[in-house]
Amino acid sequence: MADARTTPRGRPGEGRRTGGARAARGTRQRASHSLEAVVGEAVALLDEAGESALTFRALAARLGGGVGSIYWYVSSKDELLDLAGDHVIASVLAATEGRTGAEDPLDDVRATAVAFFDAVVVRPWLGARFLGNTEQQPNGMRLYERLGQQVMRLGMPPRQSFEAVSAVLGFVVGTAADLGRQSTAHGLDRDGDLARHVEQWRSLDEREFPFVHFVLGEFATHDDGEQFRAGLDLLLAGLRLQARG
Amino acid sequence: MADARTTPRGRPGEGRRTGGARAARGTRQRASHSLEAVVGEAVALLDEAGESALTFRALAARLGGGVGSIYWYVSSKDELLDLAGDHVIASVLAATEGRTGAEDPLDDVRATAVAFFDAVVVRPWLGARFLGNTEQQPNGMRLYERLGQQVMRLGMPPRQSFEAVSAVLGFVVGTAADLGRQSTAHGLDRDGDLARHVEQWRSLDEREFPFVHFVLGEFATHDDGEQFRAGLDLLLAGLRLQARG
DNA sequence: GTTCGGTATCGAACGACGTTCGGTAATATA
DNA sequence: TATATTACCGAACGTCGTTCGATACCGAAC
Repeated sequence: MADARTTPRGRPGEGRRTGGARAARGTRQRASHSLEAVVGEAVALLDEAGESALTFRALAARLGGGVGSIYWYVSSKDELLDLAGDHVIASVLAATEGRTGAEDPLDDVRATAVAFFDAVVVRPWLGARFLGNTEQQPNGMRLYERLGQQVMRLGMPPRQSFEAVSAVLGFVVGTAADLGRQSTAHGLDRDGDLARHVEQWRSLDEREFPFVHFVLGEFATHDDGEQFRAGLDLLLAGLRLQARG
Repeated sequence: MADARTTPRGRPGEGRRTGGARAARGTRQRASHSLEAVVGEAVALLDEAGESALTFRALAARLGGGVGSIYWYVSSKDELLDLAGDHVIASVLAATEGRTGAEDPLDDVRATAVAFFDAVVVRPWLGARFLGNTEQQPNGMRLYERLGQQVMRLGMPPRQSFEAVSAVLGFVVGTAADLGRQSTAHGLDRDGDLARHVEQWRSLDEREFPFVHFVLGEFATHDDGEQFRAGLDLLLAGLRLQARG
């Protein structure tokens, strides 16, 4: 019934200063923000302490202002998270710009996919949030388009091209979100966490779980990035096969 | 510092009745639950009205009891969601049991993957939650094992087998979570939502977004399930290639 | 039949959260 | 100087997950 995602009430003027020089005359001092400052601090808060740390009160304190002020730039927490996600994607996009143009289109696809994966895997909040939202945000669309342009070079019909890009993007986001949760979920005790996990696997009955024991050694020594790239290569190999056939 | 996921304080006796006959004598009536009832109603609540509808108060009302009682069976909302997820996976596992044994192992992998996808895509709450948690819950492990046993039949070394299963599971969960959000996010206006989405794509500049326009028609008429299966087939094709080489 | 300890339930209360709203200062416009 | 617009502020509201002491139920022990 009620429509989610209402439009914001207002937006700040464009020429606003970021917050440097402000004259405190006689009365209480006021902070001055900007949309970039709000989103930037939100991302910093998320990266430093995880999704649960992003609170309007905490963010306001960081900006040196009041809670209510944030609502002038953003209409809800949902929108703030969207903007934060889009902000990160924009930086990934900018960092990898102009690096396309290898003779093999799939090499370009791989490079973009890996860059995006690396950005998401260290940001659990991004992965969880971006599922299903990728194609609704401006920079998400740019990412989609960039992958698509490389796939177009394979010369497949629209349907197959569409499915290919969706598959790659789904795999990247999904796997990154998957692995991101495990690695940096609650702190930095990656090794201890993994060791405990391995122990749990080892304790499973070998007759009932033959496969788990078959790959136990690999699991204990695996690297998230390698695991991702191996899966991506499987997908790209299938894609190449289809492009030829 | 503080360890997440503490152990529950207590667990109910096994032989408890589900709640049928209870004699109200002179005083106020008391409800009697059971772990299965709690988890079952939680799943029902999630399926009917989405993740935001699962509230301890709403759940208590549904069970005809008080808020505090739920904590006798479950130590936190996080654990409740884990149990709910595991409960659904168990039913998928049961529904597809014994259907393995095709001559082609990859056909078995595909069948299991599709069944799991279908269960997740209609449950946005499951997809978002299961990222990174799949391998930490009993039935998640069973699912992992079942896929693994089929992959083992391909005769690849442990490392490749491990990577293959992780890739397939990552793709399934990721894509399902991805597509699940779009489809049933806020109601049943799937068509209207898609149409609005298509319009948004069409409004993008054709010179800047050639690929988007190239696949616009496919996007407008696409089916989530087909899209998933197409991507899965790409992945499995790559896997077959690797198994042979 | 009374006592007693484990089992199971209850709801008031707490603190944190997202969000709203009336108000106020600063700035631009006239 | 008067007025409108822009930007900001923080108390207050309602909801949420969670805690806690109180209370009932029950079979076993005495």
